[in-house]
Amino acid sequence: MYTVRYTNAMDNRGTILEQALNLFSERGYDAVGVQEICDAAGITKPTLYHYFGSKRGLLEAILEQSFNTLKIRLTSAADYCGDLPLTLQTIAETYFSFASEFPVFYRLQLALWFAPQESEGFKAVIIQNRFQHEMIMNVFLNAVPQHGNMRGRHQDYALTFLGMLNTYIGLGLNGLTPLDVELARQAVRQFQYGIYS
Amino acid sequence: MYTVRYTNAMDNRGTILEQALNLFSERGYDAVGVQEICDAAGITKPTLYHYFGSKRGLLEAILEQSFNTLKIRLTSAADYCGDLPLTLQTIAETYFSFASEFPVFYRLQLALWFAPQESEGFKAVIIQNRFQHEMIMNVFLNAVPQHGNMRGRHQDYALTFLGMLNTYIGLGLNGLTPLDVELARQAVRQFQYGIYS
DNA sequence: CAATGTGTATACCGTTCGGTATACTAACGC
DNA sequence: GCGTTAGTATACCGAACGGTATACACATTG
Repeated sequence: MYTVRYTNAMDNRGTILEQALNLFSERGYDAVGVQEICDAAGITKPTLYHYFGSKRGLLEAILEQSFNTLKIRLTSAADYCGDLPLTLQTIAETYFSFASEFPVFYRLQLALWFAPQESEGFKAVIIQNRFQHEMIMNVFLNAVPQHGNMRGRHQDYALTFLGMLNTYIGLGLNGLTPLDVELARQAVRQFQYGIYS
Repeated sequence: MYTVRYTNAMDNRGTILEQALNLFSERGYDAVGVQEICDAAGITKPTLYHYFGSKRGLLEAILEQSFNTLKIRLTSAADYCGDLPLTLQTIAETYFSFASEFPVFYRLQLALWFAPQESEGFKAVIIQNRFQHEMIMNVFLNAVPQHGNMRGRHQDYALTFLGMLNTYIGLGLNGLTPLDVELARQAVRQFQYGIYS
């Protein structure tokens, strides 16, 4: 009796996170009610509010958890080693494998990223998303000495590079293309011609 | 009295469309209530339901109206003349100028396009969006005789081309870059290197 | 001048919204 | 054992949700 009870209790927080992520990703943050999440997780509202305080807090917990994984992987991938093509390739592969591994989360993240700027979802995701821009922007900034013609445009490059990766990931998540190393190579090659020409 | 009354009546439908577009674009379809739209338009709910039948019907009317403009412009822009670079350039310019002219609508359209596949918004926009893919896909299909190495990949090209345009438009709508002819030229150039290499 | 049909408002429907006050259960530290 | 604390459920809050039944105002048509 003791162990069963305890195990269930420990799982509740995780179960809520998991079910909420599924529902938000499938139908959207605003369209999913708190009660529905509770039903899916097999708990009641006070339990949810005990752990997350609010619906917004629950969304932020979901984002924080999954983005941490991405953050860790990106930090080592975006470590500029003096070879820009290699670094971009590594970053692209990191994104593709992450999106393949957590497709439900990545779908949610993409939806929130393009959501209206005044929406709850956008405001929650932009905080977690800033580090991606800064990280990629630094890659281009550090590459300026080798590629002088990029000076002053590192921000544009970071944004379009990330935008292109997300375009491919969007296609991949809809089953239109496999998010493999070969696709990463192709994407990076396409991007670089735009830069260097 | 007669004319005033009549003019107001004629305007109500348009006012509802206009205010709903603004609200949906700013805060998202699900986050905006029908009552709020009515308040903004200065009418009451029965009036709205008289014209559009449902909240979903209102959204579809908004999309239909604005997409028609895009459809007309794209039809002439995507008329393949045997010169692929030129056609792509024309399409890019058409998209950029349309997005510049109707930024509020384009923001909504982008948000709905990336919304969860089971959401009301996505289902409403995908109907209107299909023609864009087909139109651009046909451009690549018609260009196959001149560019044999593209055979069998026209669908991928259409999707990534449109994805790239939307990436740039997203940046433009946030004021990070002007959506002018020069940017269109740069985007098309970057895209083609990926194709031809 | 009646009949009609369009457009609009008042008032309301049942349901669900996000969120909470209260109390009970059970494991933990003393 | 005994208080404390975390976790959970019952039951409920006021507000807002999408949508509608009814009635009325009015220009149009016979």
